[in-house]
Amino acid sequence: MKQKKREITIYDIASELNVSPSTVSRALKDHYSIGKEMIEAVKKLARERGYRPNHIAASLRKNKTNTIGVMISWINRPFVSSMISGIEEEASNAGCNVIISQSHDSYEHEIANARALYNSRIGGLIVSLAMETRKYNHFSTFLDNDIPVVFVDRVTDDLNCDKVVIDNFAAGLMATTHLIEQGCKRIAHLSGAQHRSIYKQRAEGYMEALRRHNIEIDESLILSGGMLNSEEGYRMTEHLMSLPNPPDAIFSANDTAAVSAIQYAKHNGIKIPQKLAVMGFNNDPVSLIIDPTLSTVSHPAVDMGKIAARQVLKHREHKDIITSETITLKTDLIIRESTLRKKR
Amino acid sequence: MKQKKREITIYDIASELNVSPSTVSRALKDHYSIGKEMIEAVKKLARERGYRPNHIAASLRKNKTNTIGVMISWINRPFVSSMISGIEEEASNAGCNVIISQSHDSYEHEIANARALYNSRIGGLIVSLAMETRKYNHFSTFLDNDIPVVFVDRVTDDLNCDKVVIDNFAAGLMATTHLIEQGCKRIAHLSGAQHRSIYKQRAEGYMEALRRHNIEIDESLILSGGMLNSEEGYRMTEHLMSLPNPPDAIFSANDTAAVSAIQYAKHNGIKIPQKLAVMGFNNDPVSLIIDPTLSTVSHPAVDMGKIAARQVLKHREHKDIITSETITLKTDLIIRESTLRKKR
DNA sequence: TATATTTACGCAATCGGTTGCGCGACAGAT
DNA sequence: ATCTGTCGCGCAACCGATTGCGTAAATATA
Repeated sequence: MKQKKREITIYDIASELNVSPSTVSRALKDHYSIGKEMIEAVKKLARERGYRPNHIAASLRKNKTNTIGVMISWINRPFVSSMISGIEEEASNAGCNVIISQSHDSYEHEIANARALYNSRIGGLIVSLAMETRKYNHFSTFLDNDIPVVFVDRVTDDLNCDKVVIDNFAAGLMATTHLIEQGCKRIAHLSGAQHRSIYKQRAEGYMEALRRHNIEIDESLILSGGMLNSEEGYRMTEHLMSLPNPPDAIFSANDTAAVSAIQYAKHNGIKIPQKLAVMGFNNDPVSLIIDPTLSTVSHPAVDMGKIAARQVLKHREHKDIITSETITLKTDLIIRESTLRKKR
Repeated sequence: MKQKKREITIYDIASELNVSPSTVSRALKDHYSIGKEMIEAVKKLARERGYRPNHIAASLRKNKTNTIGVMISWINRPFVSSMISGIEEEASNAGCNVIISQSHDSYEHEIANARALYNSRIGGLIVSLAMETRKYNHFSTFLDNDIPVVFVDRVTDDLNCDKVVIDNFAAGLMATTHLIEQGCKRIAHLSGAQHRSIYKQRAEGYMEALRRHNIEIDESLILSGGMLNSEEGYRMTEHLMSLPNPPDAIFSANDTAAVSAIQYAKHNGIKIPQKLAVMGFNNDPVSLIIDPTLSTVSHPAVDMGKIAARQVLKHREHKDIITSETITLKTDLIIRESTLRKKR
């Protein structure tokens, strides 16, 4: 039952209506210089004949596709996949495609991916930076060619682009303050690469909370620089708890490491939260599954994705806009068993 | 520092070498009718000038892109995002893009997405069916137009396409047999929509295991038909444990529901695995986090994605191949605390 | 009525590769 | 010396939509 019916084009419509292809092209996008009834006639016939616009042809002519590129570290991380889910939903509603590319947190990969995406003539780019990345020249190609770039979550100030973020400083402050209010005196902090601003800011929020409560900042309790994965989380916790004067709380910059901290504690008979309170970040699904349930900071992943997509689409509409805005979303402190020492 | 240098094209190369564009085009892809030294000269100059092939132009001419579409239920599910990770990696190595589209397990969405992807002129399609889907006409458009379609995991036999699967029957048999060997006598089964073959086959494997051990199949212990999400898992477990003669084991067709089963048990003081053994499916990250750790069947998600991508790419190479193969990957039974009643 | 505007549409070039067909040149066969 | 074949490459027509510029007709203005 193969029926390779040739696709119908604006030329077919044009000749059937005895007008020129240009008129059809314009009519289909409600161009101001086309008459009302002509527009109707064209659209009607297009509908009847089952016309499907050929985006490729348009892309070639305009030298720009209606595809949005998304560069992330790993797609199979709860925060990332949720964010992409939001991007996809929003882009899909606007008739745009989404193409994914993983940096695996490697700077080299990120550069290679940027080149590949540029070669694919994407019409916009959403980026959450690789952990390693410190230089950002690989994005200037896009900016120089008026391809909107929007950073999400793992952003940089070195580029003049839109950003969609949360207030990491405030979140770190809030989380740490909560630990202090629960009576913790020696609070450790697990963080990521400090050139990645989200981690630096969370760490600064953490320090600010200590300062406000006149708690001395002990550098030996701040472990940072790695990938903050489960192995590292476990080892860092092991190290901390082997200290002569171990901490009574750990604030981890992500849930993955926080979960490892809890597991280390359980393996070693350390009571949570009495002996060690643990606070995470991201509100990953595991935070609700682990026992004790993990207190954490909720990260509006899906919304961040949606908003980032909207920003890209907005720039595509009005190419004249040069202003680059930073949109900051709200986070929530989610208090669960792993930090709840006092009765409320 | 805006430097919108015009992209260099095969025409630029052609005129610089005083040959025709067709020669350049052919030389760049090692066409047999082009001389050895011409090919070298063209490639050399292309490299020097920084030539980047314009895929859009090629796509327009060939009416087919080098983009692979991926239709899945939800991207933010561990199995799915891992699979996509595999697809992306493999496609990226072959210079192909990957575009994602989520059905949210809805039949309507799946149809709409299929249309959208077709309109995007994708060069190949990888599908993991929505839970709801029972009819498959929306894929015939691709097949009729020689666009390779490969199904992964949630497949159908109604279409003559490549499939990448695991042996769900064997896995169900293996998992249930393990429960029986652990001394379980009344084993319940949580399953999904029975028109989705993966669930049906797991259920059949479950039943076969019972038969082989002369255990009567009790229909009231087989709950199926839903989405198998956490709420359902919790409710189903509640229902089962309220039965006059409750089960002493639950084999869930996914980890999500299995985790809910464990949580219900914990909330209600039901000892795991002594009073209730729980077996999951997928080896999601949570299975290792929950306490007790969840026994499960590992699903080679990343590999399934990679292989599916390779199949699509293979069909793109040799369009003459019509054979449709089914590739079955290995699963492993992962025994953890939630089912380990006997000392080994 | 003549001129200025506006309205509504057509012309034709363009985006960058791809590919069927053809043709000249040169080598080997007869 | 003629014929046949192969090799290496060019011609030109696509693929389908976009868009700057031009223009005829309709309407408004002087």
